[in-house]
Amino acid sequence: MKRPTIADIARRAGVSKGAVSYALNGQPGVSEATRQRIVAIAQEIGFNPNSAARALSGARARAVGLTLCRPARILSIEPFFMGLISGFEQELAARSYALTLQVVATPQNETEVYRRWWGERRVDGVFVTDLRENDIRIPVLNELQLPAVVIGGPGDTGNLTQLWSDDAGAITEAVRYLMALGHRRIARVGGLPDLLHTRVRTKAFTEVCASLGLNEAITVPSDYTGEEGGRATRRLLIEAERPTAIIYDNDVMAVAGLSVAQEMGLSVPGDLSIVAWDDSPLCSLVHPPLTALSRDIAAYGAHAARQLLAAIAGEPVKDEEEGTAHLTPRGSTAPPRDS
Amino acid sequence: MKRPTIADIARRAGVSKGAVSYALNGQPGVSEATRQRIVAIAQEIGFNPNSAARALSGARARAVGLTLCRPARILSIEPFFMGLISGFEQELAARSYALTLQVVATPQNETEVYRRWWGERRVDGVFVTDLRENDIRIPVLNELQLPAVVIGGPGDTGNLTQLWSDDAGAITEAVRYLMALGHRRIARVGGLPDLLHTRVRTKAFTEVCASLGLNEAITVPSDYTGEEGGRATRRLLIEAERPTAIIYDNDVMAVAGLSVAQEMGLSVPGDLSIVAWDDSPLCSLVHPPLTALSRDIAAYGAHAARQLLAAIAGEPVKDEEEGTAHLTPRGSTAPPRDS
DNA sequence: AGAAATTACTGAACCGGATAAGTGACGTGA
DNA sequence: TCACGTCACTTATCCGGTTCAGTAATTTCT
Repeated sequence: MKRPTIADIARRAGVSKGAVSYALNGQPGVSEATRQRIVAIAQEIGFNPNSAARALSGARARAVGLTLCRPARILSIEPFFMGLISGFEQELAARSYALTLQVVATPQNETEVYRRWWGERRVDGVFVTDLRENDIRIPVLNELQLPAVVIGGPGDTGNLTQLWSDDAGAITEAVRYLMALGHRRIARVGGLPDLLHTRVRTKAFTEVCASLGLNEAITVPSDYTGEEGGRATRRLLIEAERPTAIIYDNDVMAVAGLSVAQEMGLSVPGDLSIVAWDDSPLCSLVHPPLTALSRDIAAYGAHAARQLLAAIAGEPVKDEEEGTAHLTPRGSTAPPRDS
Repeated sequence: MKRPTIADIARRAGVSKGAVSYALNGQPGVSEATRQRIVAIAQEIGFNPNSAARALSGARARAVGLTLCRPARILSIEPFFMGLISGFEQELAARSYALTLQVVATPQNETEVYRRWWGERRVDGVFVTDLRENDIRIPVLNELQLPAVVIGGPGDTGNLTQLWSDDAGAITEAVRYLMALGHRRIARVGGLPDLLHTRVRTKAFTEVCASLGLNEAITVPSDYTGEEGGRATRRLLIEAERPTAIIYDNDVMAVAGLSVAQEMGLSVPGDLSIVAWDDSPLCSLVHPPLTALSRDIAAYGAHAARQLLAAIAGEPVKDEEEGTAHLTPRGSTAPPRDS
């Protein structure tokens, strides 16, 4: 089947290609009557502008890119990314921007993908997640002058727009809540230690615990997987002075931690309170349902998409902080039994 | 920063644009010496062909599309799609095809996206998931002659290539296993009843139970969400003659079912055995870990991607069946206590 | 040795839009 | 009434590749 082009419309309307282009793009240069006639014909024959032709002349691909740098094993179960993608789509679909996805193995590969996308003019901008210290992707994006929104800072990103959430505020709320319940030995199972937002959380956790007079505030590093989260939990629970509450950096590790506690014969929340970071349906799924630091990840993604589209349009875009996650108490937190 | 084009290479190599194109695409028409010189220059200046220009002349966009028609709530937690996407990428990345993603609300919207993509020449082909009876997407794709691989049949898809997994074989194995353990009242919590593969499973479940002499083989329809899965479980467990084993159509509902059983004071697997369909890390995460019908979803996706790329290349592609899922026994299945 | 075939290119057209520059008709002000 | 400006278009060029037709030089065949 032949795709209709503006030449087809031009022929049927008895005008030139140029007139059709002006009419469909809302440019001046055609009368209102002609414009309506052309638009009607375009509608009728189901015209969609060829994105390649448009990209070639107009220099806009009308697509943005996202690289995912996590093993398939984690991606499949980690609800965060799909939530983020859903949020992106809300904004992108409305302006008929496409989202191009690429799963890669290493940050080094990510830079190669950025270079290729840029050379191919395949995307107008990219989302960058999992910001690290001295992230090698940042200088590449700055060099290419590829518009980008960096999610997961704040950090040093040169000209690139940033969006982050107030992780320090969230963890402070969680620790205060656990203290109010009577907990004194609070531990944390952290995400990948390289990631900047993990560092922010670790620093904030240590500081708030110190300021509240909690002697030990142990963070066990982990990698967001269930296996590692479970192992970290086991290590914490076999200590002589085991914690009475654990905060996990994501929901998957929290669920794994719950399972380890049950396996060791500890009751949750009686012997151990659990707080999960990010409140996916997973948290309400298990028994007991998990107290969680909730934030609207889709809204977070939508916010990032608005920033990226603005950056692509050449508008000035400020770095922003998304609101603080709030604590959603459920059955996994209670006063410690011995208090 | 200026992107290098073939004209730049041509100038530096002292040849014409055409020669560069032949050289870089492995076409005959240039000597081996010239080809190597041109390739070296392209490497040196970091040349990537502009995908828009290529698509415009060559009529290949070097991108394929996937539409996801599930609410964000489900997408975020359902590991199936991310597994599938990871599998797609293995094949696509190797041939530097891009994957374009679009989240939509209804199958009707999906057809609109297909039409737009086709008109825009944005993708060379699409993956279709969640095949339904009299699926409205099929005639549209056939009309547009857009290459496609349909995942989740088998069904009536005209010229479109299909890939499905042997769900009947898998469920037969699960039922036989539960019977061998001594279970006689086996129920099933199904996925969305509209989907063709759900029907295949329901039919096979009913038939195998009948052939093995199990009086009742109830399937409670559900929608893949944890909430609905939990509700369906509760409904089954308050019956006077409650089942001693339940098979769930996905892992999320199985986890929710486990949680409902625990909440009702039933022990798993003592009072209730649970089998999950699709073995994501979720299944090993909970306590007890869930017996599951395992299949390699990434391999399934990779297989589909190979089929789609072949279809795009114009090669004849046969409908195929991916191997049968196999049972991975874990802690959630055991002989029923009263037998 | 001369005709034919092959090799290694060049030049130009083409894909389908966007857009700058050009054109004729019409209205307007001095 | 004539120069000028504006409107509503048309024409032509460009974007960066692919590809076909053409050509000169070299090789092959009889």
